[in-house]
Amino acid sequence: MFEDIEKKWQSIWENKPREYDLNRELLVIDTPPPFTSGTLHMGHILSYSYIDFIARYKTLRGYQIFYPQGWDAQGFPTEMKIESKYGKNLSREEFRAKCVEWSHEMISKMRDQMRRMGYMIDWNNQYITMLPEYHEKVQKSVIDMWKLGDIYRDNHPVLWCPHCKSAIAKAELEDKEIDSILYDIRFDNIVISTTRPELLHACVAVAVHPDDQRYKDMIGKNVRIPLYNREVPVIADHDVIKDFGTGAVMICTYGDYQDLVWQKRHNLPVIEGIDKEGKLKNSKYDGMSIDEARSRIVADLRSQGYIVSEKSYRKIIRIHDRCKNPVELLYSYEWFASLKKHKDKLIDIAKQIRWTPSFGIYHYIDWLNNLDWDWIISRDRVFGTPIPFYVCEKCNHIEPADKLPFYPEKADEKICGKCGTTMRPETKVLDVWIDSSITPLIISRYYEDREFFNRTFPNYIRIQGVEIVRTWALYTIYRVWRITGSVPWKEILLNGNVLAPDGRKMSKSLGNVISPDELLKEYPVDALRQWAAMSGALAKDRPFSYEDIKYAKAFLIKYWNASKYIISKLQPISNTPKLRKVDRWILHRLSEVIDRVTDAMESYEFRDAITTLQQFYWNEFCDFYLEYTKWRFQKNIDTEGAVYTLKKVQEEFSKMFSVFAPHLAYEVYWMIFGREIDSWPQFSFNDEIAKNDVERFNLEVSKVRTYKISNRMSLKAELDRWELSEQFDDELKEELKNTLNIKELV
RNA sequence: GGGCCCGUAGUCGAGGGGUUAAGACGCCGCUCUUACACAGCGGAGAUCCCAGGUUCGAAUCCUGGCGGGCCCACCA
Repeated sequence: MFEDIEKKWQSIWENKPREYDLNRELLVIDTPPPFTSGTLHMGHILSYSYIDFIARYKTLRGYQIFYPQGWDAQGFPTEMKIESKYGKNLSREEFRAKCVEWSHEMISKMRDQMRRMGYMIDWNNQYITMLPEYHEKVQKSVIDMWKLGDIYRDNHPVLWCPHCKSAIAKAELEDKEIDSILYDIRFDNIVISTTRPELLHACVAVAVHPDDQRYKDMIGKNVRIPLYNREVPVIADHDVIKDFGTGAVMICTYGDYQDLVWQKRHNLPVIEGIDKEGKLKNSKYDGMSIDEARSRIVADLRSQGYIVSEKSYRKIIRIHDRCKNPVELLYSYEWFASLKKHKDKLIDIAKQIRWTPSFGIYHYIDWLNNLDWDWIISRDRVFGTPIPFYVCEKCNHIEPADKLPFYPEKADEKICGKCGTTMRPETKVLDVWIDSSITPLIISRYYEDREFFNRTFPNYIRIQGVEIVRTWALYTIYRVWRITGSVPWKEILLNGNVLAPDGRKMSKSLGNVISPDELLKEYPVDALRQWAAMSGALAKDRPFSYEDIKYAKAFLIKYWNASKYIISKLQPISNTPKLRKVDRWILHRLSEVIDRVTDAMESYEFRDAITTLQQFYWNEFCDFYLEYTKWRFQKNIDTEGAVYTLKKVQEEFSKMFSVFAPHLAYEVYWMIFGREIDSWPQFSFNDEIAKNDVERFNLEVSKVRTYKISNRMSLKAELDRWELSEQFDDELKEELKNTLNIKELV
């Protein structure tokens, strides 16, 4: 039953023509373009459902919504897939073509999943980051920023896997605990501790803690590196752990991430100690592998008496998640975007945006305040947007590409305007966050249609996960602000993550992954959507709850059955039906519920909205009101008021419920009213007296029910006499007698 | 170590300075009552993490613990 209804309405929604009236306000939703993995996970369902709730709510409120969908296609995981499928021997162009082909397949799978969720996405307005038209806009945006002085090239360490001979991202790191040896090595009159003696030749300083009495007098002096007889300064830094080893550390470029921090902080020189093959360079041991060099240098130090002590030591190192080999930090030329110098301004800009929940902005501010250096925007990959510049190898001059989209393998020749040398087209590609950090400009057509842009920018809202505030939100605010001088959107809404029912992260290795496709075998789409609404506060993680989705499904069945009852009682009525007190009570409550749900929707409190709706409908409307109408139809007394009220509640409730459960709500509404839902409730009804009296009365009804149950009577069994615990008017007394089959009230 | 979030019945969770602290799941009874047994009705079950403080009054606000989560950093 559910499946037929779902398919019917999805096809109706999809085939609806989308036309936009640019003379009216157009609310633009900047939705996350998912990475094209081929499958949506529960986090996607949560986020996209939130987006759809907003889109449907605003549409019913009479707004025009512009709700496109994008796809974040480029990236390392796709490259790995293609590499494992076709090997490493494809040309750049062939390789990229395979990636594109594969991504298109994944997109079509994911699009089907989204359609199945009933999302009212405008499928005529999609963007895909891997397409040439998208590349062109990204490249334009980067050149725009270069013209503003925000793009530059500089030497910078990158994470490098010597085994795979590739730069890798932080996200590809894994930790591994290994047995290592902590060596204490004498440098003149100071003894340093290190696990990486092979990097001795790349030592640029020795650091101690500023409060460490042992070394107080050494700070500012020079010490001599054993074997190399080169002098380096002793410096003070708070990050040095006094209690670790000897409390003195050699800073090498680069043994680990901390070295990098120190090198930057103290402006130390850089000595490249290891090459891209994982072999030593600039040393007495050049050409040796790291492990070989380590044992040789230790032997040499030992024989010359420089090693003071050796202790075995468990150490955590970074390894590449694919090949499990240790990762090194290597120095290389990279491209940067100037983020740091705009820090204060970026904080000001972010404060102009309404953040929901409000604490979300702290993730942003905190990250900006802790930035160590600018945003590295270059990657040594193939499946990415090429960096649209030429580089002069001779004088380091940079010039932007003239023809876009720019691809280095097809690039025209260019002569350096400074020194006349032939320039090299850059072969690195851009960080994928560069692609996705201009989505507001893409969907508002900044580079193609300024009129459309002016009408749709800033966008109404961005919805995204809280865990990528420091990347996606920050980079978007930064880039869009630099290019347009404005905030990208008026609001940003943050959702949390979906954990496994056991409260842990969902992961394949833990075997606790719940997939939307599996759930949809057992639960209707509208139940899954309700789950999303029920699943808790914004920007907080919450375990997936089978209780919630079970309840959601039961609620749909309840709604369906109540609708059947209502439909069976429909009959033509006059314009002025006589309303009994119970009618006025439920209409008053309906009016209150509309107010509360409206408020909840305005503040994106979806949980409050859906639970208010569910509790009102089930616990008040079905459990009490519906029962009060039955005797009236049987005895044909005041049926018009009952029909009017049943229809009214069903009408307004269905409108609100359709935001969360559109398929069933539209079907029910259609069955009763013969048309589609097209507005948010306007209904208002006030009768405090009826409300107070009937709520009191409902308690009396419960008492009678309790009495019957505890006396093992059926609820419809006749009761000769019932002693009222309070006074009620004649109309309510009649209600009680008839609803619970009581002969006499005293 | 830094930032943020959170600690409410067996479980999940609303709420949030003032009558009996929602609701769901689970549990225990009773009922196939013509919308619904994927139901109805009823019941049991909470020192609202701990300790101070503010207050006439705190589960709710403040401070400090303890515990959990997320993100970030991390011992050379």
